[in-house]
Amino acid sequence: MKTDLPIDRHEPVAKRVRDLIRTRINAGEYSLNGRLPSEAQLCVSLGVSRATVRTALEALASEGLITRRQGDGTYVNRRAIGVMTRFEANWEFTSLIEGSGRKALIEILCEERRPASPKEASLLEVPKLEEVLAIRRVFKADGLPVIYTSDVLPTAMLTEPYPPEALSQPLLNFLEAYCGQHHLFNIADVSAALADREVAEVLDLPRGAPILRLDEVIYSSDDRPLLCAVNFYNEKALRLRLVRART
Amino acid sequence: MKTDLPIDRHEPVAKRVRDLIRTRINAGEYSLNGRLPSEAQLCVSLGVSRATVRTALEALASEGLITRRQGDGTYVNRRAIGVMTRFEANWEFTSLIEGSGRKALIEILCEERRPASPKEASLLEVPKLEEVLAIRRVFKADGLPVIYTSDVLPTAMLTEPYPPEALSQPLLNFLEAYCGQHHLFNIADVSAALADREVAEVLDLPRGAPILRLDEVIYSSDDRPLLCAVNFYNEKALRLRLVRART
DNA sequence: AAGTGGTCTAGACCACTCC
DNA sequence: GAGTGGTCTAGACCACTTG
Repeated sequence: MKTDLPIDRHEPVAKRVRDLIRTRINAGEYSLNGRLPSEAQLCVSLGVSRATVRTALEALASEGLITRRQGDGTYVNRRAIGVMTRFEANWEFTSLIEGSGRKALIEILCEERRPASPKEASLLEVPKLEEVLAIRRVFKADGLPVIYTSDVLPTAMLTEPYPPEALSQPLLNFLEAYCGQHHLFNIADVSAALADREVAEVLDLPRGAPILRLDEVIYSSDDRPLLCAVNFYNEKALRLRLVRART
Repeated sequence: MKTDLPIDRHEPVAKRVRDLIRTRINAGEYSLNGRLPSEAQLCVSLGVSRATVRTALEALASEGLITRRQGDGTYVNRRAIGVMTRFEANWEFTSLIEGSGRKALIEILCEERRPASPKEASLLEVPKLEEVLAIRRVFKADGLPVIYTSDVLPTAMLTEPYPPEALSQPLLNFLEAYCGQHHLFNIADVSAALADREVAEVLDLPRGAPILRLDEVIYSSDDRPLLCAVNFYNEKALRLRLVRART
């Protein structure tokens, strides 16, 4: 009945409760009957209010990791353990890959400065022919190529020079570190495409194979486009599995 | 400064507040500068507590419809109006279609009882060759075929006879009405495929065209599989556009 | 300094499921 | 009836942005 809550790191209590419960679930702590302690019990054992406990449980339920039944109790959703991938929660391909239990590696294929194409200028809301930084990369999982990405951002957004290895990290980190920009939301179009020569070669697929394509634009907190990207998933190597919990 | 809240229909106050604000946003009520009243102002004008207002605003923020900035205010995300489609919130193809401003129609292609295939039996967790009801349908938007669906559920789950027109509605309604089952969550695999003869014909596509494929299993609140389905999207006619809000 | 959203508490009542 | 999760309130303090 002691608190078990990690020491204060200026992190909201509800998040620490959420992470603690998630850790316990993944450790199989409730695997006997899949039932979690009641909210009241968690309040007492963790020393927090019920609202805080509920905030944590709501987050886990919206991830699909637990299900709650009024009048009954809260249960682990065993089908969502491990294989779970929630689109809304996955901004980083590296975490997507490592969530499937493999080692993620980013390889840079090409990095160039050039004028924006008409479509890119329109998506980024910059003047035609504005100079952009274009980066093509491939994400590997345990050495296997799984995602091909092509990212474009205006060079005017760069606030300071960056070292070459800066591009070997997720670009959201790059945006914060070298552009001073915080992302807030993005809009993504999901579609099916056929692998062209370059994509097929990089992802080690037959040319013309069907492939998942994701076109996305990332926006800052003050609603300006930061970056546009086209991504191709090699679904043979990386399943895009989503859990939808009823709202 | 009067309440404006719709009359009580046994619906949670927070949901009514959420819907009211959503209606106001869509009506362009805050389109001058895109700024919503502060939480405190909403509390007073709607006559509810701040926690209730925040529950409503949190839901809208997770839809991507509004953005909130600490120390500043709450703003409409104009990029998410109208075109928005949130995967987690879209269980019904009909609402997906009508959300794009078109008229949805369901057409039944085939309805049969037959033994389950090995894969179906495994997904539905029933004995091999168990009898299932298989339904193939096409969803049309303003008359254009946009989604091809193939649904399979064990006939043992049917609790009462159903009229033929029952299949012309979303199957989640069917599950409630004729199987007495409530769905709780589903797991979906997104992939790219090539249109085979039947799919191409039904969706009016060239054979071999790339097409989005969604394999899903729907589970009940007590964690049993209710239904498995394979769906094909004609993305030329129905864009799958998603908004991701940072959590 | 004032106002905003972010977090947390304590307490209440309700609807529902189980025994 | 006892216990569970679902909802709502009132109040407090904090971090942050803006003037």
